[in-house]
Amino acid sequence: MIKITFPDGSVKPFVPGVTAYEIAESISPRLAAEVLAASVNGTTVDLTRPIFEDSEVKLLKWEDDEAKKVFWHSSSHLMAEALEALYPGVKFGIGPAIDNGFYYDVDLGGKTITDADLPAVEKKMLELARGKEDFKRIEVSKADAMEHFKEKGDQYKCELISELEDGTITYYTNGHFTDLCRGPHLRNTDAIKAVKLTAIAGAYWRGDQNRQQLTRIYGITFPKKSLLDEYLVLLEEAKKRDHRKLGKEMKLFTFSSRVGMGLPLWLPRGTVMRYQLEQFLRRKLYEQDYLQVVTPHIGSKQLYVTSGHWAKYGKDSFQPIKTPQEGEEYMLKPMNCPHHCEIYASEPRSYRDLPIRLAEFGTVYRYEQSGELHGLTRVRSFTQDDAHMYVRPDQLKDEFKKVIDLIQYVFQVFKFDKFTAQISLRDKVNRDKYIGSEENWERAEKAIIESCEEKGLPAKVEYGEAAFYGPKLDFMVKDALGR
RNA sequence: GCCGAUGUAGCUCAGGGGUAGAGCGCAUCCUUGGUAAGGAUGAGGUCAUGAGUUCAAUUCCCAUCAUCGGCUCCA
Repeated sequence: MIKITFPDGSVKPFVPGVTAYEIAESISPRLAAEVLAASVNGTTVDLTRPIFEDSEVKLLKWEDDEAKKVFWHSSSHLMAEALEALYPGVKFGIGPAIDNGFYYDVDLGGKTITDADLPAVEKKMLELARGKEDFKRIEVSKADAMEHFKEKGDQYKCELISELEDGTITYYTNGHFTDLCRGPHLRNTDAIKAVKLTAIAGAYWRGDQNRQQLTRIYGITFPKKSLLDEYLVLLEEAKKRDHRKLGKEMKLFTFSSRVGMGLPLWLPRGTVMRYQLEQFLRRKLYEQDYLQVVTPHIGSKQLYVTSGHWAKYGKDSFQPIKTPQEGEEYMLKPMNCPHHCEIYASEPRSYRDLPIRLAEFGTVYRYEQSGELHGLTRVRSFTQDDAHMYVRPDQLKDEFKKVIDLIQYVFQVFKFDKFTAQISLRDKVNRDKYIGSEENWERAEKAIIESCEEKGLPAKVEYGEAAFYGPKLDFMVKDALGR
């Protein structure tokens, strides 16, 4: 017998090879009906995976996030099965679970699918779900897997297989659909009771814009119809708080195609609000010994060549402005940094004067790609509540921690309580895209990591997310629509 | 920039080859002592822009512009 330990600490004996589903059945039929997946020694697994050793087992139900992930991942396989039935010859990229549902990237071979086609897919999914198809896990050799998908003509799966280790490759089959997949999955499609396919979008294969663009179909599913209805109501409620809708209704800001896309026009009421915000922040900055400065909206191109921004972003910026003077070029200011550095450099400074904190509500102009503009959250002209601090190495960490305090203060005032922090460091391998000395990078990265630790700020480390000139601590908040 | 969709009254939207409609809002008047009241009348639209097909285009085709959902990008 093996010992199974449950989350409440209780221990029960089971025969070796018992499955989590059988464990659930032994507790109660109702639990067996509700359980979706299991966590065995901290790893989420299929309910049907046999357990051979003493283990800690948690039976996962809809309420558990891990179970939702399994549920939605299985739903993406169900959608794939439906798509294969409705669109023979369709090829598949990847189809993961996401925070709210799932998607699958598909290649319909020149055919297009539109919103109008989605109800038919939903219907097919429900029909297949009602067919009570078991999800079956099959271990397969790399050669066999490659053979299978080559025959199917699915170059996407072949590419994925080529990068996998032989001996670790598994298929999951539901009904007539077999997919390369690590799992885990639901026991049976039967658990999926409500389906809503929410959107169609283009998505580059492997996130690379130089590669094939696939059709991404988004959806969400639930174990009960009522949960879907609740979710749809929630979506409607969120739409009411969309800042674009509020901005229009409250007459805060507008856009005009005659002015240009992504260039917000602040209306009188919005301007009052904006000035209130600025006043609030200016007071706080004054308290914290920041010195306010004002710099022009344009700067000589040479300034950005010196800063390195021209080499990195020049091609994708508003292009230099010419003057009547031959060879003279100015840029619309894309960032305030070089201007503030020039202010710092305008007189000799002593280490005794540090830290010096320069702050500005600096309006900048960036040529964002047309397709990525979005309300006020992504625009071509925006005002940064910006600051640059000039500090001694021994002051670095303290200063950094003060900035964290300031940001947290502002978040707290505005009730941004669901933010996440991310420590953005250099790419581990490719160091060519960064400027500056190794020692300075090390020192800066260390200061950020330690600051977060000492502040007790939970922050996820992401490599390759640093700016070209330095590491960052990024704070991210979600809008009403969860973006 | 890429994939897909959309663009009709101030707002939300319906319609459809023969130069347009609803609800809300707005204006005027009437009714009504109570916070989203009722009634009558009315104003308001080169149906995004430009070319094309047609006897005729707001409707069909194409292009452009803008917006929306994603992707990519994000100093």
